[in-house]
Amino acid sequence: MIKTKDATTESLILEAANKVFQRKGMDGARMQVIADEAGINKAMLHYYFRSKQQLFEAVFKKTFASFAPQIIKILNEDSPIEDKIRSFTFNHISFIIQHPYLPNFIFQELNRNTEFILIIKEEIGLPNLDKFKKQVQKEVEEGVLKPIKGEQLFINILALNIFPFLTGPLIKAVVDIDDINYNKLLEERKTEVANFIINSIKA
Amino acid sequence: MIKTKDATTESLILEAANKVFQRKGMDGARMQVIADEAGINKAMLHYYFRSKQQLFEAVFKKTFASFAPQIIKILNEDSPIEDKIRSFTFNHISFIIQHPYLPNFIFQELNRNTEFILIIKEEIGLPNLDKFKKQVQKEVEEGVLKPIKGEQLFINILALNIFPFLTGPLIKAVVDIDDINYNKLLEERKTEVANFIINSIKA
DNA sequence: ATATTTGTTAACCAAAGGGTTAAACTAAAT
DNA sequence: ATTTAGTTTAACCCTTTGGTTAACAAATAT
Repeated sequence: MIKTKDATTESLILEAANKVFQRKGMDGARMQVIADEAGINKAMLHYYFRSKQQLFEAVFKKTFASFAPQIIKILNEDSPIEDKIRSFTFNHISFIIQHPYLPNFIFQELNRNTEFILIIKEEIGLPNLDKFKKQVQKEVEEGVLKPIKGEQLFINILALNIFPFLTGPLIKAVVDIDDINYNKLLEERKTEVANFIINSIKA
Repeated sequence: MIKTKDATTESLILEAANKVFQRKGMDGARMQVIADEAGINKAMLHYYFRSKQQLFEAVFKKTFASFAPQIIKILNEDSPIEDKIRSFTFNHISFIIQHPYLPNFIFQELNRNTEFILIIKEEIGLPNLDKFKKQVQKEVEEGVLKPIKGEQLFINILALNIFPFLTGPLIKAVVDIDDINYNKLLEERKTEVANFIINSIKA
């Protein structure tokens, strides 16, 4: 990592908090640890963000905002489903490879605090599936795709992209490979997943 | 010590702890809450399980042991891959529908404490992929299946089965459906997922 | 230059939470 | 009836932890 000389205290805190929250979760994170990680006094956390809860929400929203547009993008492009899936899975998996803790962080906390999704919904906005669903339906009717519901296809795409990152330790243990080979497996998935999906749905 | 003598208190604790740990995770769970849930004194938790850590491990191991055999089964049957996938996805998804908090619990804690998987490995045992991989390779060579690696197929199967349960709140919000319709969607997946996979890999 | 606002620190506080203890209760064994 | 071993409870302990305060420094305005 490159140190930004003009790093403000606030951004130092956000970076540190992000690091700690992603690894430990809301409950496991300690304010002192975040302060240490940022190299500042613990009171500063409360000076900039009144409470742990508010600091957490700031981090979470920022994190989610970096994640959601990737998903929204696929839904609003005008290319055929097949192209959409290829570019989406490639970009999505590439992105997650660079932020491996992100999916776990997001899902863990969404599960912990279900009202949180409502805040996200109004403050950041969630992807809208309508266009994607219509497009799938149209291509099914045209005979380009085998029958499948847009919702199910969407879930399948996300599942295949994200799942291996949520379960790294377990998969590594079961498949019995080291980090290097696991990363190779993930690299492969950038194209493998698209092939898998398209094989399945192409008429 | 005879187990059957007074299983009530111990099993009350385990049940209560299971409930609380699954919803709150290790860090979020409170011993007092577990005690209240079990309707007993907090000191009893320490009397039966010395510490929170040990109580947690007892619960986790028990939970994992109820989960792993489902996965191990698929790998050691002798039926063709296609049959195996159909019966596995159906049973697996049916099982998870009845234990919806289970996947989140397991993955959350495996991610929190990576050494834990080693304990599991030696005390309960993990599924072995070798047989499954060989079978996939054989069917690919015979031209029954399109080329795919056993590891990737295995990951895909688990991903499609488990993912919707890990991300319920988010998916519900994005797809914009209520619980009843989400459950219908999950029901559909008992057969949909197998079709999706088999469409993809069948030569 | 001086006042005022903003940023930072060390020391402190109260509550929470995991864990302990000693006494009391129960039921079986002697 | 008394002992004994196992079980249960209320009260307590002590460390951790989120949060506060008051004094101090640095920057900004007057």
